Amino acid sequence: MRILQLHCDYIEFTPIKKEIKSAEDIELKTEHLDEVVVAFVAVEDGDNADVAKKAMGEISESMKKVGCKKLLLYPYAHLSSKLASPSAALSVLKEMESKADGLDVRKAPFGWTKSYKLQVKGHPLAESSKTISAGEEKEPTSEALKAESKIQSFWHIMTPDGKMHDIDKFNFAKHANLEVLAKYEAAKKRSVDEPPPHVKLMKKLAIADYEPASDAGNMRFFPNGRLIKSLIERYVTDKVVEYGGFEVETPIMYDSHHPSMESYFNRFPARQYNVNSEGKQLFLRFAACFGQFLMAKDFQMSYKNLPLRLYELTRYSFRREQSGELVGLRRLRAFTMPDCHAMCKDMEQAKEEFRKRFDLSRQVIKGLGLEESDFEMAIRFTEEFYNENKPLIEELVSKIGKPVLVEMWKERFFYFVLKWEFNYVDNLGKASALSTDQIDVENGKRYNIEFIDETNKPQNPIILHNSPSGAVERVIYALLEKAAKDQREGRKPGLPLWLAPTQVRIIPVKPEFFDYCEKLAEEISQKEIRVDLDDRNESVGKSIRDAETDWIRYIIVIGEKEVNATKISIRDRKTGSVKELSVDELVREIKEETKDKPFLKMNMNRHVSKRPQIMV
RNA sequence: GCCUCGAUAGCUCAGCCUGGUAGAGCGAACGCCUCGUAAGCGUUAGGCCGCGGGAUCGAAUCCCGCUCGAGGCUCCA
Repeated sequence: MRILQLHCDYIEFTPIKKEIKSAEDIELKTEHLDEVVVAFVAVEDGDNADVAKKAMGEISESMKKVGCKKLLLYPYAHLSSKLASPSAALSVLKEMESKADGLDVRKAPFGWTKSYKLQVKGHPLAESSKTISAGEEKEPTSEALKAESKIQSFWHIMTPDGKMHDIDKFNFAKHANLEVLAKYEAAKKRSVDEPPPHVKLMKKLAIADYEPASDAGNMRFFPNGRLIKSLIERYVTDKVVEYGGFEVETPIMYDSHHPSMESYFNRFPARQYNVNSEGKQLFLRFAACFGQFLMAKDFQMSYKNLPLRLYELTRYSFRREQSGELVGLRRLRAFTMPDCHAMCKDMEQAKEEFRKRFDLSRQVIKGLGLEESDFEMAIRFTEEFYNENKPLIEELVSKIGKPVLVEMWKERFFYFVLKWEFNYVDNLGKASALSTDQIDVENGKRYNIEFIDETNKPQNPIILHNSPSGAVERVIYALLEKAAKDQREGRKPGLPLWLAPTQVRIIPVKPEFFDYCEKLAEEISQKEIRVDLDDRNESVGKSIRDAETDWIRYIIVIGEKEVNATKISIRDRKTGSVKELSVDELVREIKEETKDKPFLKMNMNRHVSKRPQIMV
């Protein structure tokens, strides 16, 4: 459908003669309308009642802006070259007439040659044209997203002693990052104006890169990146299982019109990817919540089974963030999210569980190589929850041992009453959430998850939503930003040893030592250490330089001396010096530093000469 | 949609203002060197200078249009 819309001082039109047989029967008289919006409408092939409704929606919206309530629908074939049949066009026009809620609407006769004159107003909104077609509906935007900007929040700082401070009066002198977080959050400023340093590093280290053939925010991971991701995924999963989580797997797409989905959708501020298939409108999951809730609904549960912890590592969750927000690995449209829910029988149990998960998250973040000085905590709650549960909140803040950003809501808007998260503050002063946990008092009921309590009555559980690490990609982002900061401040940048794609590199002085090196590499590799061999015909200096720029922690140079002795020369990147150790001593040192961490085999050819260069 | 910036070798970029045979470094192939803790040496290959048009004897370079990318703004004629 094509519409030319004019805001007029007046219009006057007179039917002259029938243009087509099916023209409407009308009285032949001149009509005059003042202060009117005239919509010249061409109904096109394929237009239907939906299009009519959408068109009226847009017309009435723009009429509101110009403050006019009188509308004339004027059939006007000349706007299009693919017109609908006259009968179809007439019914669509009548449909439009009937959908004009709150407007004084008229329709000029259909199928007649008419003479007309009109006078168009001279303001900027007086003229506009619209093209409306079936199928391309306005994107569904969740109610939560629309309302998020309207929520009234009260911001404070809570110190470890449990005292609340006014954010304007708090002395941030010793808490620069917290200040950044506080300003960042309270101002809701999230645009990025220069690429953050980790973008260069993720390319240089052949971890990840943009994939132009995909959608923005969907990255590709090279062998190094895939290895690092796998290790982090393994580590977080092991920790959650240790804590008592059961790993499950759920679908990545869901029916938008499933009743539980529709209402949850409106409680979560996110934009979706939509997929149409055989008439179903599906969306790609933005979290693992629904999958686990729908699963738990089908469990028969007693209070004795609670807390029940379900865990999934979603590869991927999808959020269609605004394109301007996407940068490197910080904010993506497709990301890997460890997501653990605990169903609890009552608030007492929920609080107890919440404490456990707080400790779990702190342990996981530390294990991943981030110190408590690397992140700032924010805690958010409703006023009511705070008044009833001060000791819990104060306990969490005191465990962190430094001031924490507080957001308090007068009333509950989201599905949770309490939420905390650890935020990494990067080199450009941008804050991003890593670990988080929430107490959800709404979705047990929404998803009809039930357990039978001590008195044999069905109840809905309270649900905790925890990601002990945050998105895996974001963990890599934080590690790289931390490394960039080290570099900027004159320290050697590096990754934790257990995440290094190569942990040990062997460099022969001359090709005649290749055999010895091969044996040595095999021996070290047998001990579950990622070792490779620079068998290129390059100078020793060049090989060492390359190993250094690849952030390889241990470099072994093999020459005459080593072949004939038990100790080998090992360059430790951390200290920059060379030391003499036996192979066993080296192995022990590496094992000590990587203990309690998962191991995966090298994800590249052991021989450096056999590897492709990843030039990005 | 609008604004700004960009697009030249696998990568990073120079050349463009002031038109005249396409440049460097890194990387790659080949060869020499056989090397002791951050870049050894040489040779060679590799380009529709994003796409289309215009003015010019002649365009990577000037003009117009388009496409794609990054960032910003915006729902506006």
